[in-house]
Amino acid sequence: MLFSDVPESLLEHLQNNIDDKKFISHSKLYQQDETGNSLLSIRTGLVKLVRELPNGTTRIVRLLRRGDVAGLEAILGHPYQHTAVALQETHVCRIPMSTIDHLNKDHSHLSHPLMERWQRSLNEADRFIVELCTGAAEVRLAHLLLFLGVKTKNGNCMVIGREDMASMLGITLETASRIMSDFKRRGLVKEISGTHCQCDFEQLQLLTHK
Amino acid sequence: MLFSDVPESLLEHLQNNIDDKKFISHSKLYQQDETGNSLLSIRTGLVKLVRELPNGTTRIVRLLRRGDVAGLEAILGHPYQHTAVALQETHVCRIPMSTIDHLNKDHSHLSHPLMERWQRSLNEADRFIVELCTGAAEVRLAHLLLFLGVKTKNGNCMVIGREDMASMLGITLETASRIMSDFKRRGLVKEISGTHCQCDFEQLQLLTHK
DNA sequence: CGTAACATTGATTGTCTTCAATACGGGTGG
DNA sequence: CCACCCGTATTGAAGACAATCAATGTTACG
Repeated sequence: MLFSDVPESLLEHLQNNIDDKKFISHSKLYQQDETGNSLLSIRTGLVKLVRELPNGTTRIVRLLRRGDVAGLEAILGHPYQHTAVALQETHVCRIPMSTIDHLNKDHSHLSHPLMERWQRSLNEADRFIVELCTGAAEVRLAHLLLFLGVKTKNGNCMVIGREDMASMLGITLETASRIMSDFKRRGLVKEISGTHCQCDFEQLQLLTHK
Repeated sequence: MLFSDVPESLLEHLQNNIDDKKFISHSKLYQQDETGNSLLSIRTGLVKLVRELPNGTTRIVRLLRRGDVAGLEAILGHPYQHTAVALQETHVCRIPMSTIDHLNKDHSHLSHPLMERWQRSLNEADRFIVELCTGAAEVRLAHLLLFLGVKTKNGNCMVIGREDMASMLGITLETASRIMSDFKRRGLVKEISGTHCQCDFEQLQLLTHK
C-alpha cells in the first residue's frame, strides 16, 4: 500500500519482512521518545497521536486512519514524536527500517511516494490547526464530526469518547458532552450503535461556514 | 544551505539557477492555490503561512524563520497550501524546480536532507498545535513570545502585530493586546524599539508550566 | 446485583468576545 | 511647523462562552 509500484525483484524481500499486527482498542502502537525501528501503515481502525508535555498534560495532535502512516520520523533515525494509541481495534502493516533502507538505496525513485506521505501528514497537521483549533467549540466539534464521517456511506460516523474529543479540540470533556447532547436534541446527530452515529452532514457543514 | 554537501559537479548548476530575493514587510512570497515552481529558503526575516478558508476567514498555521523552507509541496507538483507573507523585510533564496529535479535524479542520496526538512515542518506544525492552540490565552501568548525569542541574544524578541498574534493563537486582537499590556505591567516584557522587545524568558517559561 | 467507566446535567465562576471609545505615532500636505 | 489623518494599540463595559466542581444517569460486564 505504501509503495504502490514496487518492482518484482523486491517483492520477495517485502513479503519476508513486512508483517501485519493487530492492536486492541486503547493499546499503544508505540511510545513517545522511543527509538523507532519501524513504520506503521494503518489498514483498518483509528489511531491517535498524542504529544505528551513535560508538565504531564497531553494533547492529541493528529488522528490516523486507513492508509495513513505512523512513525515516518523513524526513517530519519529520530525517536517517535508521539505516543500512538489505538482508539478502536486497529490492524497495521509493520514495515521494518531495514526494508525502508533497502528500498531507498536500490530504488531511489521510490522515495517520491514517501515524500507524498510526508506532505500529507503536514496537510493533516494544518487541517488540524485550522479546523479543530479555531473558532467556537461548537464549530470545532462540527468539523471533527465531518472529519470522522468522510468516506463512510449513509452518513455513518465513528463515535469517539468525549475525553478524546475534548483533547483534540482543546476544550473540556464536559463542554464536548454538552455540545454533543445539543447536537442530538437538534437532530444533527443520532446514536446508532455503541461505535457509530448518524450525522446530518449538510447541517453540520452549514454550522462550520459561519 | 538546504543541500549541505553538494558535490562539486553540481555547484555550477546551482550557481546559475539559484537566486536571492528580497521581500518587503507585508509582501506576499506566494499565494495559496498557485501552482508552485520553486522552493524558498529563508535567509533572514520572518514569514507567516496563512491558510485561507472558504468562508473568507484566515488562520496562520506556521511561522518561518532563518533556515526554514517554504513551498516543499511544489516538489510534488502540488499548488501552494498557504499564502506566504513577510512579517518583516525578508531575504530568501529561491530554488527553481528544475534544480530540485536535477538533484533528485542524479544524486538521490541528497533526498535525505530534504526528508529532514519535511519532518521538521511536521514537528513545527505539532508544536504549533500543542503550544499555541492549547490552554488559556495567557499561556499561549507566553509560548509565542518564547518561540519568537529563541536564538536571540540578551533576551531580545521580535515584535509582531497584535492581529498576527491573535490569528496565531486563535484569539481576538483585543485579548492579545490586553495580555501584552498585562505582561508589560508585570515587567515580563519591555518595549525596546519598534521591532524588538525584551522578555523575561524564565518568568514566561514558568507561566507555561502550569 | 453491584460496580466501574463513561456520559449527562446543573450551578457557579472565570475567561474571552464583542462593540465601542480613546490613545498613540508616523507620516503628509497646507 | 503644525494640524490632520491613518493605522495600530490600548482600554472599558456588557454579555457570551467555556471551565470548574459536583451530582446524577446510563451502560456494560463480572
